[in-house]
Amino acid sequence: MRVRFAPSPTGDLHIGGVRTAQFNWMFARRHGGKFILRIEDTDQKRTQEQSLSGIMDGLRWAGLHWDEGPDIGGPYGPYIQSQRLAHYQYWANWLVEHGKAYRAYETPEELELISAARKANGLPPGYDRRARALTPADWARLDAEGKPYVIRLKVPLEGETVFEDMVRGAIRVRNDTLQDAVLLKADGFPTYHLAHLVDDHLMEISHVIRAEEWIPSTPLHVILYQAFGWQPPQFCHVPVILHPSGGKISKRKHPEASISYFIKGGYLPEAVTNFLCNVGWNYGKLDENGEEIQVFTKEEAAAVFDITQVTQTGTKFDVVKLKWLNGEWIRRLSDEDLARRLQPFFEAAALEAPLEVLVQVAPLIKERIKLLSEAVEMAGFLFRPDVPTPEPSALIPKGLTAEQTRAALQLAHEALAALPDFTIAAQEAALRDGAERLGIKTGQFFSPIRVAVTGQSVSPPLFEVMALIGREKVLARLARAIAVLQPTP
RNA sequence: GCCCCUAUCGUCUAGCGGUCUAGGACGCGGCCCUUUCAAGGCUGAAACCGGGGUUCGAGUCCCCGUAGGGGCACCA
Repeated sequence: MRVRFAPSPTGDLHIGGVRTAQFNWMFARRHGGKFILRIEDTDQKRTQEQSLSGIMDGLRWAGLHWDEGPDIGGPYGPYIQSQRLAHYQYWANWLVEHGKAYRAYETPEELELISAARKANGLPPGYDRRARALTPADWARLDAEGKPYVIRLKVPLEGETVFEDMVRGAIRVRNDTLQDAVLLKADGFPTYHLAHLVDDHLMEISHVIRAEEWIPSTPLHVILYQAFGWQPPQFCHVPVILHPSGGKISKRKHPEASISYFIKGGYLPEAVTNFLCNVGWNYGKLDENGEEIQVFTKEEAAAVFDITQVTQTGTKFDVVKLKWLNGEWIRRLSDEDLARRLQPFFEAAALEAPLEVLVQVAPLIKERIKLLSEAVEMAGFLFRPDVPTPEPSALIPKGLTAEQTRAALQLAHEALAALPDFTIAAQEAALRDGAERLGIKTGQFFSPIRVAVTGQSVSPPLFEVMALIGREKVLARLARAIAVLQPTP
């Protein structure tokens, strides 16, 4: 079995594209087939130069590796459509010669007028197939005038076209609702309809797994296959991904439509692919409590992937659930692995965070962050030379006066300074004892210490943090906080 | 406007004629744990779009509404 993902290099990789690619990838894995990457750059106006590498980087980030593609080649290459123009031109002309397609000489402006006129007369908009009446003699004359032409498919005027979709069953449409679609444009480039179909045939694609938006043009493709006398592939149309507000998620309006949003945002590829498995499909394995397993790899999913079980409804993209899943995956990472993935985010924040320190920080923040990027906010102070001098209001906990807080900090300073070893256990023993002697709750005692030492009211566990910072800095910061709370005479 | 697809908790979904007083997850509420924040444990509220059929029996099949989505380019 051979499947392909065939994006257009018109910008960032779309999250819906990732899901489509992933379903293709899983299908290939499940059936021991090949997953092919093909680039559909037949629109000269929209093609962007760097988009190709961006798409490949995105797929690699997601771990969706292809067996044949533009960079690695393969037996059916080339895998970039702009390098395959001769094929499309040959087959377009073949259709004309066999009476399955025809030349049409209308300009885009003329087409617009035709469409508008039809609309005005209560007819469906589109082309009225007038060029079907042209003879080869007419073509010669118009060619002599230097008029450019397109090649259009001769769609049957009557009857209906039916195809079997593996996720939706039979889909049928009346042929008179179809257009004589353009196959070859005036610039000699093919349209999607021609190019993808010729390539799918030549590349021996067995299953076309693509987004739902292609359903309306699939009958056209079936007619094209019939015109060629080729065996059509199996069609599998997967639901589109919707924005929570409804409607297709688009790169233009929604930043989260691009995969780079997730890469930069601190999402793990494991979480993103895991999440994508459950939008439009369901892993469905149960754990020992009879609950569905939520956290699984795409390899595990591929082992049981069944394209016929793909959902038929458009699905909203719930970033909140993705975040939860991302947290789950972060917690499953080893300290070393997490440290390595965290480093670029500290770098991006202009903080020098050595790996050997990050390895120690990792277990402290692992269950406190949902995104890698949140680590900077949570633990960035560990890598800054100093923290801001706290405000008195931030220092004083609920239930204590300024004077009580000052006394508490004083006691903390003394207790910590007196410790023979600045270990976590020693700190904890001393400080718990301190709270008892002060007659206040540990929470009330630790709060001002936390603010003084970390500059934050929320932080990783206090003793671990203080051990990392070191006694000297901790005492200095405590002293400074005590000074802040000194009553003004 | 025309064509196509779809319809279970707020969201993602399980269900493929009886085992459904409809299951799970996220989110939300409560309780517990607790040095903050989390994480974790227990627990609660929350859905079969409406109407007709078919059938002994319908969330599950059919039809009609309605709603949502997609498509109608010399873009993919």
